[in-house]
Amino acid sequence: MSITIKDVARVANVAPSTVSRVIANSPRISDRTKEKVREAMKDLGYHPNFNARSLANKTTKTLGVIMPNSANKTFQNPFFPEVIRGISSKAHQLEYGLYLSTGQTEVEIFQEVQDMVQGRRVDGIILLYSRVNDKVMAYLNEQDFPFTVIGRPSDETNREITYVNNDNYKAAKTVTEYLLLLGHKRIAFIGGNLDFVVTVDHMEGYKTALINTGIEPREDYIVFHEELQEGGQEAVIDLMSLSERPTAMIVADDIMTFGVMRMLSEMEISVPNDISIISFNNVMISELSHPPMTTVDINIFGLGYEAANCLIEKIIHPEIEPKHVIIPHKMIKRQTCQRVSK
Amino acid sequence: MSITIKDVARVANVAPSTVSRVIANSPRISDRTKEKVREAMKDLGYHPNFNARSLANKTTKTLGVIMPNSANKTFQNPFFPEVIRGISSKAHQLEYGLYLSTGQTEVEIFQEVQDMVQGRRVDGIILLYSRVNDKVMAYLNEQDFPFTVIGRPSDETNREITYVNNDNYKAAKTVTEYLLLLGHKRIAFIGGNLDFVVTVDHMEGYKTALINTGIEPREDYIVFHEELQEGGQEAVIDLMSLSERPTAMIVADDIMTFGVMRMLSEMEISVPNDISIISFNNVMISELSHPPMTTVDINIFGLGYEAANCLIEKIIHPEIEPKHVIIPHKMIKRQTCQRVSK
DNA sequence: TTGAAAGCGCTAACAG
DNA sequence: CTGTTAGCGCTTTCAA
Repeated sequence: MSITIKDVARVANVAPSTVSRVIANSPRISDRTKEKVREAMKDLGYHPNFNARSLANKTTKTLGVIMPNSANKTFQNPFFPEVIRGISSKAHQLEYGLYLSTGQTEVEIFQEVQDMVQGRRVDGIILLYSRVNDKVMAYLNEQDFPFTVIGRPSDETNREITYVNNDNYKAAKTVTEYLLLLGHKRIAFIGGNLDFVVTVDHMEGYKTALINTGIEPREDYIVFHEELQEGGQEAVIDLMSLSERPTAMIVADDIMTFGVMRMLSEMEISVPNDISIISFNNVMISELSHPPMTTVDINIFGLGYEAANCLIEKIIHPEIEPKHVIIPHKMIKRQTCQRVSK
Repeated sequence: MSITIKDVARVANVAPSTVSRVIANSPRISDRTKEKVREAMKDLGYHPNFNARSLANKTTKTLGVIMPNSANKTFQNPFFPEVIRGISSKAHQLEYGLYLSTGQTEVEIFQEVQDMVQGRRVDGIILLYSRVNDKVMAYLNEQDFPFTVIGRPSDETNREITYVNNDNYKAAKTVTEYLLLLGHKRIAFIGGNLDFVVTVDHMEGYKTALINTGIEPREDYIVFHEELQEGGQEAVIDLMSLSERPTAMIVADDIMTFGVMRMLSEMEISVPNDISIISFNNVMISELSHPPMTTVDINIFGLGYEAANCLIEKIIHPEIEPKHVIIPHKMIKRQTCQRVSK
């Protein structure tokens, strides 16, 4: 079989425990011995057995990453590679590995999380989504297992949970105000799945901005859709069938905006001449739409990076207070918004 | 600490080994005992410790997934979530977990792979890319460690390696022929990074189709670019600066096509009236471009699914012959190609 | 500064 | 059909 610590010990003429100490770079080992052992390790091409290590010191140096149910197309959103890139970046720095959930349904995912936690397969968990009343989150919380969520817990009272989020309420509010300042009065809102906290936050921000300006939010201007591209297209049909068409739309997600714009183009409604659009995320391709879209950059990479950072901190110092990190967003003006014509 | 197999054994009044056998659902245990043990497990909320298990039976039930260097933006390509979805799907079925590489550079990744392999962190590895003369692939091969690659090894002599691929040569050839049949004579080729085998295959197919029709491939019609969106844009500048502009382009990747079309639109060159475009992959958003793009569906999900399938097969039966699976592709005609006007 | 020995939680002969 | 025992490869007291 492969080379073990004993082989190294034999070659270096020391005890296995000494080798172990050299691996951990213990200060209580003489430099001469360290040299000798390291040479033996190199000569033999030794790599520590990961499972033995984890078993002995009860730590895996790996982070569990839980995706939302990958069954539907939401998953193809470039959002995911980008958060993962952020997470990877920090994890790699601190020498943590990444273990991915594979479940397709909520039940499967819950089962997986349980196994990860109880089976000590990971040291901590990052939730890539925040759903209203999420079972997984509740479970992790009650188990007192280190975890962070990207987004935020739905019930605000729960300050115990560490999360990394954008100020989605504020972002949506600003965006609405911007449209208002451009003279738009009939602004529609196309949200994602209402089970996700981000959707709720967006909507609140949108409504508040309207109300502050004395405009009563109209229910028929507010639609939600699960599916990214089909959703965007359906939303457009609904909205454009209204007798009083909106002159501007706020869309939950850039990818959805692609769907929206596609449908608008089929209806020969011109953006931004006939209707203005602004959305969220600023994924890579957002600037490649036709016309390039105005959107809110939420720093996806940063969300992932900070989530990993907070989680590892929590793993190392379980006693520290839960943190709530807000990643700044930034409006990126491109060419889908215009002063209302009339 | 947590509940161990011993606790279960005590409660169920059996030996730990019996519990172990129940977990493995050994046929040599009486149904009555199984019931008893399972009840005890449920009562105690027992979950097997993953590392102990792996250590004892030398198998981790996890697959390593190696991404190309995630440093650059290539990574935001929706291709990745989609292959991973495919891999996940099969892996989850067969109760395998996924362990992700986090390295940003080739050196880091190579280091990681070594650790995974020698540290017995995973049972097998899936390479998400196939680079010409790849060190990782060579290493895995010489270590005789189970792995599959998505794409194919660059040197065709090496039939030892299991891979899952599309017939990229054929696809590119067909696509070129299609353009030829539409009357195009000046067809450009915008490829990806020439280090990737897929790029070479595409180019060969393209050239062959031209030559078969008696058209000599022109070097100035063939360009390569690393970066997805910038690359697409630069390519267009180069090509459109030529005195004899091409009337059609074959683009390596849908996302790149977004960049291409963006630039074309800025130059007020109309697709497909002035120029036809056809590309590869058919990611989710491909149908949302303006106009919707004609592209080759390569069944990304299928690539991932089959790769996981082959890998697990190889893990379970190391002696079986290496396999070479070709996932069928399919041209999806949308609105970026048109009979040449004149 | 180093070695001996026990143990992490599980599996796998080998007995019976 | 089930129990006993000896590891898997590492870390970590405890002694020296």
